[in-house]
Amino acid sequence: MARGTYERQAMVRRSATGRIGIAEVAVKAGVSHATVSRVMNGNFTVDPEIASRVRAAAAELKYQPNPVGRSLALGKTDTIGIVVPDLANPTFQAILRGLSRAAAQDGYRVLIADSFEVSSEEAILAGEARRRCDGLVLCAPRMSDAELEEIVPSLHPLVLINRTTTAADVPSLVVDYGQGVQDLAGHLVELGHTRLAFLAGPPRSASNGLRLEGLEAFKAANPQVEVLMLEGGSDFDTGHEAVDAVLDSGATGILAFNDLVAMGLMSGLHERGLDVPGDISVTGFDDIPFARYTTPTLTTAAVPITELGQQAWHQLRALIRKEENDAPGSRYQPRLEIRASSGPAKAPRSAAHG
Amino acid sequence: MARGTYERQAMVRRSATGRIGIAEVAVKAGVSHATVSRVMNGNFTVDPEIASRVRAAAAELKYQPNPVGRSLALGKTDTIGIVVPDLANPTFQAILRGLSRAAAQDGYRVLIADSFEVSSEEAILAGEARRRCDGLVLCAPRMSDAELEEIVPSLHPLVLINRTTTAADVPSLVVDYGQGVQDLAGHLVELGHTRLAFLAGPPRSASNGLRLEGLEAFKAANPQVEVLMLEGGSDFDTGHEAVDAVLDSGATGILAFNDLVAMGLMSGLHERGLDVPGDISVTGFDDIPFARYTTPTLTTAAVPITELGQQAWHQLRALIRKEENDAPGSRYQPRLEIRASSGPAKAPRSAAHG
DNA sequence: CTCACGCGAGAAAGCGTTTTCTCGGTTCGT
DNA sequence: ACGAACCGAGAAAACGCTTTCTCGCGTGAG
Repeated sequence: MARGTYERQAMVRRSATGRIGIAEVAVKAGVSHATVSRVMNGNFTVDPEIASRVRAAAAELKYQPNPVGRSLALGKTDTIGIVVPDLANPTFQAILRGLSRAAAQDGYRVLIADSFEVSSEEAILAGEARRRCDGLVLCAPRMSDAELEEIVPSLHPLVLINRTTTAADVPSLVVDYGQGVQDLAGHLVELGHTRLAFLAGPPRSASNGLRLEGLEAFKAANPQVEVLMLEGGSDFDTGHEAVDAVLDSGATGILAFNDLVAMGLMSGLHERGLDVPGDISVTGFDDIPFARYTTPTLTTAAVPITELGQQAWHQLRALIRKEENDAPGSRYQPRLEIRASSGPAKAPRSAAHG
Repeated sequence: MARGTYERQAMVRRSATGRIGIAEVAVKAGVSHATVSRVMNGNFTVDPEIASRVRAAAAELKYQPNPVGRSLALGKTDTIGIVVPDLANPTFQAILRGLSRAAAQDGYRVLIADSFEVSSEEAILAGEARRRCDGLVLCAPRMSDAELEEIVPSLHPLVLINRTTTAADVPSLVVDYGQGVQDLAGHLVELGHTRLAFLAGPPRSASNGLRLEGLEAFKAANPQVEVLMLEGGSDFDTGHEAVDAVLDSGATGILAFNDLVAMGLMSGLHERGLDVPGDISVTGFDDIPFARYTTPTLTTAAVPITELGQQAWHQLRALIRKEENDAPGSRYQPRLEIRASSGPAKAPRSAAHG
C-alpha cells in the first residue's frame, strides 16, 4: 500500500482560471502532469498502479481536459465548419443535418456560419470558420466564380456543394438540377401540356443557372412546346405572389424553382379558386419532407440531400486524413417523384384573360 | 529611410505547421512577435511607423491569427454551443436560426450538437460542447429532472429552453404550451365541438407534459366537453398513422401535438376522402412557416420561436459578460392563429363506426 | 560482479497567442 | 546638468495540453 504519498494532498487549489486542469490532477495523484496526460490518452507505457491512481484522482476531481489546450498541442480541433446562405431554407437544413450526423459518428462537431444571403460576407465568414476548424463545407450559390476561385486555395481541406472549381483536391458535390428540370418538363409534356412556365429562383444563383441550362436543352429537344420564363425567388412568398404572373402566362404546367415556391403557388391558386391539377399542374424541386403532405401532394424531383450532407463529410474526412480519394466529388441525379399536383392538361388557356 | 533592416528577410520560412504565424510576421517586419500582437490588436502604444511596417508585413504574408492560440491565451472562444434533440424538427431549426443570427451580430459563432433523440447522450454531448465554448443553450426535452439538475452546475453559463431548474443563474425560456392548448381547445368548443381528442407528443417530453397539464385544467373548467387522449409522436408519420385512431375516437375536433402531426393527419384524412374542416377540425401547434400554406391553412398556436432563439443569446450574453440580468428567463405566450382547418362542428359522430 | 540495455516516469520543449515585466533611451522639470 | 518620470518595445511568462528527450533504476547477460 504505497498510499500516503499522494493522499496527503487533500486540498487541491484550482488553477488561475478556476477550472480543474491537468496540473491539479497531477498534484493529487502525486505524479507529473506528463503522466496524467499519458494516462488520459490511453498510453500503456505507464505502470498500472499509477494509472489507476491517476484515474481515481481525475474522477474525484471530475477532471475534463480543456479542448483548447489540446487543440493547440495537437494542431486539430475535431471540428468542421459549414457555410450556408440561409439556415431557413430546408435544403441547407437537410445538408447540415446529414453532415452533422455523419461527422458526429466520427467524433467531429460542426460549427455553422450562416451568411444570411449576404454574399459579400461569405468569403470572410468562410475564412474565419476555416481557421477554427479542421475543414470546411461551403455552400455559396451566389458567390461569383472569380471570388470562389480566389478563396478556395486558402480553405483547404474544403468540399463544395453545388459549385465547381478548377483547384485540385477540392471535391464538388453537385446536384444535376438541369436533368431534373428536364425530367419534370418531360413529365408535364407527356401529360399533354404544351405551354409551360418556369418560375425561376434567385437570379444569380448557381443552381438556378443549372436549371436554366436544362430548360434550354429541353426547348431545343422539344421545339413544339413553349417554355416561358417568370422571375421569382426561393421561398413561399415568391410562389404566392407569382399567381398573377402565372395566370397571365396562360401556361398549364408550372415548374416552380423548388418545393417552397410550389407550395406558395399552390396556396395562391387555391385562394383564387383554381384546382391543382385540374386547372393547372404544378411541380416543385427537392422533395422536402413536406412535399408528401401538401394537398394535393406535390410532384417534384427528389434530391437525396441529407445523403449529400453525409457524403460531404466522407469527402472531407478523406481530405483531413490525407487519404487517397478515388472519387473526388460526385453528381447527384434527381429522381422524378410523381404525385398528385400534376395531371392531364386542360384545353389550352388563352393568355391575358380577364 | 530606415529600411533594409527588415527588407533583407525576403524569404520567410513558414513555421512547423506550414501556416503563417505571428513569428513570420515579426521576422519580416523586423520586430518582436509581442509587437506584432500589439499592432494586430489595435494597441496604440506602438510607434506608428513600426505599426504600419507590421501591417504591411502582415498583409503581404496574408497573416491570419490562429484562433486556437488566441483562445488559449484569452480563455475564451467566441463560440457558443447549442444542444438539440433533433435537427430535423422545425422548432429546433428555428431556435438555432434565431440564436445563430443574434450571436453572429455580436461576433459569436455557434457549434451545434445534435443528440438525435438519444437522451442518454445529451449529458455527455452538453459537457463536451460546453468545454469548447463560452456558453451553452440546452434543449433537452426528454432528459429527466434529476439528470438535468445534476449536470446544470457544470454547464454554466447556460440557458435552458423549455425546461426549468432550481439552480441559480440559469435562465429558462419556456413556452406556455399549457395555455396554448387551452386556447385551441376553447376555440374548438366555441365552434360547437363537444368531443375533442388530443393527439399527444412523445411520452416523456417536457413540452408534452405541459400540454397535458393544460388539458387537465381545461377539462376541469369545461366539464361538459369530452377530451380524449390518443398516443402519438412529433412528426408527420405520427399524424398520418393516427387517422384510424382519430376516426375511431368519434371526436370532431383534433388537437394535434404540433403542426407536423397536424399536417400528417390532414393528409391522411384527405386520403380517406374526409373534409377538413367540414367533417373534422384539426389544429396544430407552433405555427411553423408551412402552416400558412397547407390546404386548408392550419389553425394553430403561434410561438415566436425564432425570437426565442434570439432571446436565448441575449440571456447567454449577459451571463458571459457577467452583467446584471434583470429578467433571468421569460415565458412565451402562444398566440391563437385561426385559419381554415377549424370550423363549425357537424352533428356528433358515433364512435366505432365501420 | 559489472556493464549494457530497457523500461517507466519526470523534465522540458513546443503549439500560437496575449500580456506582464523589464529595461534602455528620451524628455521634462528643476 | 542631473535625476526622475515616461514611453516604447523586447524578453519572458502564461494559457493547458502533448510529446520528445533524458535520466535513473532494475534486470539479465557475460
